[in-house]
Amino acid sequence: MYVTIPSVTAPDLPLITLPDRGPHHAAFTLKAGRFLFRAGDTARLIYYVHSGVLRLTRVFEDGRRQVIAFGYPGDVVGFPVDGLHHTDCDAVTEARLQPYRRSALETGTGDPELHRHLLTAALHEIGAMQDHFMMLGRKSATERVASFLCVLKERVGQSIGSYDQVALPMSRADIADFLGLTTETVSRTFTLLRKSKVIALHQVHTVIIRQPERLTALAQGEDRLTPPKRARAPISAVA
Amino acid sequence: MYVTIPSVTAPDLPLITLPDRGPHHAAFTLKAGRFLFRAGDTARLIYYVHSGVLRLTRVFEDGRRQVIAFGYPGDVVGFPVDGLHHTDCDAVTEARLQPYRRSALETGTGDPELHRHLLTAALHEIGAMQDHFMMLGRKSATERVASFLCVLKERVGQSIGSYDQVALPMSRADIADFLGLTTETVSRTFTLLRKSKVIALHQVHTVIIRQPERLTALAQGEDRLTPPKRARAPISAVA
DNA sequence: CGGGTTCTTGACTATCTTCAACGAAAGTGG
DNA sequence: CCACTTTCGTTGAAGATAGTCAAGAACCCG
Repeated sequence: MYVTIPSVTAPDLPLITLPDRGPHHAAFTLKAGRFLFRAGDTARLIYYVHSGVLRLTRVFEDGRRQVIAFGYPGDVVGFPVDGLHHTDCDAVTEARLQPYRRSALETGTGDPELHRHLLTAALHEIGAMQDHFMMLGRKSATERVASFLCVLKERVGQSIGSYDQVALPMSRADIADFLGLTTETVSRTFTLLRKSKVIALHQVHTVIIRQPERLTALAQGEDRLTPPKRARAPISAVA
Repeated sequence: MYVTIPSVTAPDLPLITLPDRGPHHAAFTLKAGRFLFRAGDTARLIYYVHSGVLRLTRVFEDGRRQVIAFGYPGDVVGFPVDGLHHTDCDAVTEARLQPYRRSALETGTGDPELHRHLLTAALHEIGAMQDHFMMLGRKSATERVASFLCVLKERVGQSIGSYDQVALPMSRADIADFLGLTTETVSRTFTLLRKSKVIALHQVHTVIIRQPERLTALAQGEDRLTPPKRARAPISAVA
């Protein structure tokens, strides 16, 4: 999952449902925190996410980290580059995964329909990543966080009463590394959104969208959050 | 072309050389400034770049622009999303292009080898974009510019005497929009690199790499440019 | 309940952007 | 071919945004 420009994206990518292919490739469960693969691993399989959330990351030697993407239900992760995995991938939450042979993507032999599905997923991936560049290159902190919440609302938002609720299973640090910010900035932005009554935090990891239109506007830079004027300390020495 | 992490990238992606496929799909030339396609166009063809440089861009309503990638010789551009182009694409310099039917990528029918080549290109694209996220999300201005020059040096550097020379056919604004910076910051960074004797500007659009190792170190944040201490004005009014 | 992690908040700082001006380069038309 | 106009690149000064460092609060887990 990437953060894409709302209006431009195909409204609902038809979630691919791929058929099971025998015992060797049965769906399986990955516990939270366990790694699915690491950068440099030989890629034998690619994975369709049935449920749960994965985290794809890259790290520098100096420790700087970038969350490349979150793998949400309907996503395909593990596209190989020259036969190798290119990122680390671990589970944010317990996840149910359907593995497919890399060859199912790379050679049409066997199952043409499956091949086409995986290829379509790869092309969607490219398109979504292109949109995400906009985010990282050109959006402000507020726009990034708002965009992130918008996308999650569309994909995994739950309607409760008259509001939509969004679960954020990942840590603030994950969100920061995904959006190219720091945890502090992400936290502060949540606080701003909260104080502006655009969102509410039901729990730390559960956001309620109180003003969806406002959030969308913020995501696209059509609106701004007024920074809280810091209470003017009465240093009226001069007057 | 994306800016990838030097050491991690496959050293020399074997530049795909694709065979011609009859008169309907003969290579052709695109003049500088002319558009190859625009976002939203139906994608009938995808293109292999023989020579020249293309520019893939996306723009916001409010005018903010992101250069998604530059299309250099050996690159394939125009990967479709749901049959549509997803970016604008125009020529930075006159370019020679080999078009292929979109179906050559999307269905294996016809020419399996071509199909595999295009698929490999798409997967490389995904990998390169993943690296590029690191750039936009986590690198400083100096690191971005240095990384950009490093990549170009590897791909299109010309050895002249004892130094490598790199042509930058695109404008500073293009570079800025590619790296997620402003033209001013790009310009200032070039000046810094020049004053530090890491590079020299032969012409505005021609860079000479004077200290390749230093440039690589800068690209990875292993070294820093000392900001020029501004000449302390003798306002010794107090003293 | 206790201890460690995660999240939030504050104060301060660095970096990059913005706004503005100027110079250089390139395109245009006589 | 030269003068004129326009675009592009560089530089400066000032300001804004996000980062850093540090501390406290909230949360989680055993």
